[in-house]
Amino acid sequence: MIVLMIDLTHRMALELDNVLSIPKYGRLLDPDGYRVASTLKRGGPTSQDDPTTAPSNSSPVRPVKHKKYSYNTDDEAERGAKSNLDAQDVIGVPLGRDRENAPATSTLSSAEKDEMVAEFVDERDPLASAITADIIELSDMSEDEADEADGQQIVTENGGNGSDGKKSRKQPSIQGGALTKESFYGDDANNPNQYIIDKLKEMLDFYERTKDQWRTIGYRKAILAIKRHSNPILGKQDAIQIPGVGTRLAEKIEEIINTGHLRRLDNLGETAEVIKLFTSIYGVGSSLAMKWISQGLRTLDDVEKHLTRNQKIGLKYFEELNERMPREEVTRISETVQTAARALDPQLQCITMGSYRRLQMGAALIYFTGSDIFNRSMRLLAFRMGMRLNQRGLFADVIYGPDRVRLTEGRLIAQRTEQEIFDDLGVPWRPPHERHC
DNA sequence: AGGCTGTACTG
DNA sequence: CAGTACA
DNA sequence: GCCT
Repeated sequence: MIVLMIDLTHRMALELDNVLSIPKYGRLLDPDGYRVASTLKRGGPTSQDDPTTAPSNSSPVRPVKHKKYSYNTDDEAERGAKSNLDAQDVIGVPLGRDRENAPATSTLSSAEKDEMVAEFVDERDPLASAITADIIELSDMSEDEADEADGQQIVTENGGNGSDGKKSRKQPSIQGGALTKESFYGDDANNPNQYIIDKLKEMLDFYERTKDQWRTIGYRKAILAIKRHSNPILGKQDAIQIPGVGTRLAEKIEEIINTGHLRRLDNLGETAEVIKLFTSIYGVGSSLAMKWISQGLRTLDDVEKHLTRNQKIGLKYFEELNERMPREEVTRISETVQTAARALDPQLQCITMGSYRRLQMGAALIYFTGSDIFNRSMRLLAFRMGMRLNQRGLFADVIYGPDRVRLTEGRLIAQRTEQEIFDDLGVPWRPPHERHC
């Protein structure tokens, strides 16, 4: 069975604007598809499209806003690690397995493909049309299984969250506690330490913005631990008892208890805002952001001339790339892609996130379902067990050298289903909605 | 003192 | 090779 | 940031 997996994200706008589908992503969009690229570069939004190519009943194309170069003052509660996940309603994963051996997928010439691709990309907002695809072969899955998987019920996003209150205190079985059931729940409103959590969250937010990954981890773990802690924290001594809370945080917690405030937060202000601003340009990370700040740059206008090509694109679509893609829009586009893809090869199984998620391809499924924290926990666990987990599978008997250098690929032991991967890691399977952190 | 995920692309 | 991104 |  051949599967076309469609990856459709805002992020991909960069790759398209960049003329080609990057090697990692598939070959449906041939690198020679320059028409696509030139359309993007020249035209921006294609609202003035030739009406004959535009789908008759398509929803209005979102206008590409003009860059405003202003601070984006997010609601604190709205931002954070989860936003990306939710925003990308339809995604596919480029699986590299057997890429070289994958059979030809179409009898069409690449020129014909180009034309089709250009056509369906052309008729849409370039951002929304950001599409990549990859073709893989699922040699170990029969068509029956695929059909069955496809018909499987979908796990609803909001199902199962209502019973937080009477969660069973199952004993944590995973080291570090990152994967315990308790990690995923918090009483929020009813937590006696909520005001402490709020302050620490502000700190976390700062470190996330400044991309201080280690402090981010530290704070995140501590906050999770405090959330799970159901008794009021009365002082430093209480705090430091909690695993994940060390002396530094305990002192901060005491300050919060005593004064209701954390002075440290007052000093953080502007730098964090600027770093957040800079790093919200796709392609700009903490390193560059801090460098710019040390050079006295403060606004997007300041940095404009320092950008690489990709970063310029990131800036050009600054607003769009930091915006959620409406689900409706995703649906619309993925339908268009599938139509085009089926025209290339009627045999092709086209999978976007919705049905893709229901496929029994455990490793990729885990990867794309996330959360990122959950993935990291799982991978770390695998590492500690002498294994390796990635989006392609779970590998055993991996030999690591000094400095964690991996010396061998290992032996593929689980790939097809989430269940077998969880089993091999000794982690109880949990539904996607319990994999946030 | 040094780890805290694994992989791939960019420049 | 460091930086960035993705889950 | 915390943990080993």
